[in-house]
Amino acid sequence: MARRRDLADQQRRLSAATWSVLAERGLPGLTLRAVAERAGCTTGMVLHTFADKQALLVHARELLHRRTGQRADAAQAAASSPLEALRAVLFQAASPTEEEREEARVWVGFLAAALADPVLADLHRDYNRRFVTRIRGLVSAARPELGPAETADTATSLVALVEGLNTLACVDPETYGEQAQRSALDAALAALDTEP
Amino acid sequence: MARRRDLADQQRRLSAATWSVLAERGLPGLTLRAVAERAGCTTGMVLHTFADKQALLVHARELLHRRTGQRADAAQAAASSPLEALRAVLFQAASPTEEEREEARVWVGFLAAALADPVLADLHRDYNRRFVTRIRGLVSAARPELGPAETADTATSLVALVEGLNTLACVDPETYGEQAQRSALDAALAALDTEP
DNA sequence: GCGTTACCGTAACGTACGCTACGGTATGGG
DNA sequence: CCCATACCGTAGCGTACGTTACGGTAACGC
Repeated sequence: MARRRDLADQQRRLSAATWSVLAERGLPGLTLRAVAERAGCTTGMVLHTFADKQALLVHARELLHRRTGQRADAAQAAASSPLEALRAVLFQAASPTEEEREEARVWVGFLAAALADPVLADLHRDYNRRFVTRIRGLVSAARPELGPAETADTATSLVALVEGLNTLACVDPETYGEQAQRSALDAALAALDTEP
Repeated sequence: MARRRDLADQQRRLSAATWSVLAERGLPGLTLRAVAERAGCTTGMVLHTFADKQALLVHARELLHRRTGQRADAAQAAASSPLEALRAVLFQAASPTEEEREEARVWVGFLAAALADPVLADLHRDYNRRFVTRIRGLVSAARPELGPAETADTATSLVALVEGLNTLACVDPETYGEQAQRSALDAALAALDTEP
């Protein structure tokens, strides 16, 4: 035998470097060389940790999902009522501030990549459906009197609104800033009260 | 003197070829060689018509804007009332069917490219604001009793919802199909009636 | 009809990419 | 203490990209 490496730690460091590059240079700027430079190693080490570039992409996509999931968990846990939990999770997902907008840009990058890469498309679809499921649960908790169909429709609508805000804020944060996002979300949630 | 070319026609043909490639292979597959092959010429001719690749991209972006604008015009003109015009323009922009989804994928590609290219970012922002302005006018026509601030907020919210539906339908048309889009849009427009 | 000139196809250059083969090196077990 | 082996840096291969230089070619003015 010889020296054993901490493979999980390397994967973590490399996917963090991947994400850093992705946020800074966008998906076209994401090269093995750029990742290696950011991680302080060589492309040889990168390709010894991940089989190929796609494996690196998949791992980075999972990392993004974990980050957004953790942020959503935190927002949900800090809320004082089901409705506030729904509002907090949705608002945070719309990327109102610059910090979250970096994540949003990475998300957009992976979205565009998914259009040409079936593996990334499957992941993206899967993660998005989990988010819809989460929102459906929160809608159900906030408005238990709604029927299942109405709950599901409300959840997909709210997710669409939030992802739209997310997307538009990436390229026009002036028009879709924090205030615009909040008022859009408040209006949608107010309709939840009055509609039925 | 020597032979004169029809530069405008060449630009039209080339940007159509560009768009065709863009829809089929995505933005990473958009190369000068692919465009030339699709247009039935060589890369030399492409770069004699457009100064460089970015000029080609800008022209293709303008073409996409014209197409979506024309489709919106048609939907608006065919409607029988202001509210129906608003509904029709929004619904068509959400890319409910496969034909429109091709345009939506190109749109997503340009969105992602805008994150790394300031020129494309300016164009994207500008075109998007024109769409918001159009929707604001339609909201105002459908609900003239609303104040300017409420009209503006409603328009940005509706645009965000539609772009979210658009984006999500690209990667998960099963969840965000025609029915889901219609019910999401109808709910948002119904809130327009009951809210004030 | 002929020369001039605009036009565009050909070919190649420089660069950067993903990926791989190979050799040095450090670290574990005996 | 030393050898075997897992690890990874080095260097380079093949490819594809954007871009450019150059020469052939076809059309217009005279």
